[in-house]
Amino acid sequence: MKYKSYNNFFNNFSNKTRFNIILALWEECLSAGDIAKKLQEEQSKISHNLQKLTKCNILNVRKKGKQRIYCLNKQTVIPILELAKKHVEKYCLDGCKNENAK
Amino acid sequence: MKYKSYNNFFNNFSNKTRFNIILALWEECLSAGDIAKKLQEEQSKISHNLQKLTKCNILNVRKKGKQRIYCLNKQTVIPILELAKKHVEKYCLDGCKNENAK
DNA sequence: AAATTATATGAATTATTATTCATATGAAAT
DNA sequence: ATTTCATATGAATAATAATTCATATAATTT
Repeated sequence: MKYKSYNNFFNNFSNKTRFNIILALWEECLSAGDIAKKLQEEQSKISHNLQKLTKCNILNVRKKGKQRIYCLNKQTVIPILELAKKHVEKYCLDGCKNENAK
Repeated sequence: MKYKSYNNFFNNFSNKTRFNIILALWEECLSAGDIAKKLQEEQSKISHNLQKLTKCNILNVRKKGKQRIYCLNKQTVIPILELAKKHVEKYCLDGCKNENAK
């Protein structure tokens, strides 16, 4: 089992920015610029993060004039997030926070 | 949707050490020391990582004398890794690597 | 109760990852 | 062919996370 692929894969869900990009694309495909606008984030920040998501095929892209339209790979993403939701709602009501609570 | 719980949850799978701990517990529950031995890692490194996994209920613990026995929450972990496997095998034959390949 | 064993904890250090900023590219419009 | 607009890229910096090392705790044995 090559852990690295898995680590990279999961890494896309364990980051606030990328997680928000995923949510932003839940209902519709959007251009890079529109994602940045929707999330009120800086364009190059979004761009760098879009690269990672796309490298891993969490998103796919197509060109449209000078824009790039990003879509969610729902086939993968929806079931994964459903399982996570089930776990989180059952076990992580406290946020499963890792800042040691004492 | 509180992203933080999700981020913490997925973070346990996006890290080499924690991912290896999960695999080490696939077949059997093990004490902290045995995990460290099996992975040939330093005890406190394992201990810190066990905390995170346990906080998130990816693992659960019970005491046994002076040992602590850690078990995998298979109900959550197996289906998640199955989905990841399906994705990774389909899309990440190259490792979905994020070091920009050029 | 002292010594031993297993594990946890905290703070300091190191390593990894994310963001920013300046600039480059590439497609369209003038 | 120059300008404009959308996006990407790279290198520097900043932020976050992981590891280490020294020490603490807690159960067990002597």
